[in-house]
Amino acid sequence: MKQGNKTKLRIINEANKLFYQQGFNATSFSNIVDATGLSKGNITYHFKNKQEILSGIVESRLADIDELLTAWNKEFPSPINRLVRFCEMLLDEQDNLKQYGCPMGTLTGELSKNQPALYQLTLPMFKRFQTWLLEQFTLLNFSSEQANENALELLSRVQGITVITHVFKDEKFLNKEISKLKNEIKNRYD
Amino acid sequence: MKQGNKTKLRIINEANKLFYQQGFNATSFSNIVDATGLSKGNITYHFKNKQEILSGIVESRLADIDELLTAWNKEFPSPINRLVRFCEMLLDEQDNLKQYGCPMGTLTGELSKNQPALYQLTLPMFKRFQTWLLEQFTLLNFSSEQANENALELLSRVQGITVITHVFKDEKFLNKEISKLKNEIKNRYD
DNA sequence: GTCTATACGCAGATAGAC
DNA sequence: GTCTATCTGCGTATAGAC
Repeated sequence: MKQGNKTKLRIINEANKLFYQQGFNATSFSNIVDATGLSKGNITYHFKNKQEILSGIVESRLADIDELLTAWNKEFPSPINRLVRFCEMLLDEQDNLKQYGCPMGTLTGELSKNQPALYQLTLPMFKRFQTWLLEQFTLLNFSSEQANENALELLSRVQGITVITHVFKDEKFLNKEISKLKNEIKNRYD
Repeated sequence: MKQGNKTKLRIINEANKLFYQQGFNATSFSNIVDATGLSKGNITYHFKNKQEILSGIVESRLADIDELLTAWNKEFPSPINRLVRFCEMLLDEQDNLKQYGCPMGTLTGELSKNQPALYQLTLPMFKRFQTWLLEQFTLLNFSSEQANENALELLSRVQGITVITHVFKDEKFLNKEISKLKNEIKNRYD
């Protein structure tokens, strides 16, 4: 039972890495076999198919996101500083972003094309950030409509920077744009 | 010979649609067979493999992009109006963007993950827009460095809006953000 | 809970008839 | 230039031994 959960986690972590680094559709069951060192049968025992694995990954990622946002809320009393911290997240991940793009954006984008069920599965990850951003702008006394617009706009800015960083493999651009974006946040909302 | 070219075009067009709507890796040879109504053997006669088809698609798209940009250059003498027209392109394509994302961004992003050769193949599409934007900002008397920064930033903004439109299936967001972006261009650069 | 074995279909590639 | 036929391997799914 305990051992089973450990195996499950191992599968989720390795599959998560592969889905991120290769894409969901480009990752086969046997890629996961190789990465985990487990047998195909064992993986099937824990997850019937790729969709189930994805479901496990999303669950695990949602927990991570919640933990992260809770930590930020504690660490930064000021909503402005929270928004700034949000932007700085991209700097922490710059090597990965350059190579593989946004872990949420590329996954949801891939599945959104023509795998509606899987797309729906991944959407909550985006919603978590959206909701959290909305909360910060609400704390900054924006109307709910305006807070929502600001939240989506900031998400959009960050996604755009990520796409260009990924496509052009350009972390100089990333650093410059994030620094500009942070200033803009301070000037516009503070 | 003439018939052969017509067939080639048909394959390119159908495969282009499929790669866009399903993704490159999720599209199989037989998907293309079904979409074109041609036999597998015939397609193989014209293109050895998927990579060759992709190569043909990129060539065709580059021609389209060049034609589009040349037309804009003729239609709009003012660089500002050209930049505005560039933004409005997203409105023309809003249904597709909502369903499938950016035809360049999603393709290059998918291939950039771990298919470097194919990624390199698609990069020139992005570069065409980047270069053209750079030219417009140069005409607006920005230094080459500043023009380059502005060009990439605008590309980034547009990509971000596209990603959010795609992920949240939200064309209201698209319309609002494009209208804001157009105003920003006029205020900042004019 | 973990493994090996097997079955079946589809993807990609090639040969050759018309 | 277009087609049918065939081949090989990989992907997915399932059964059953340890």
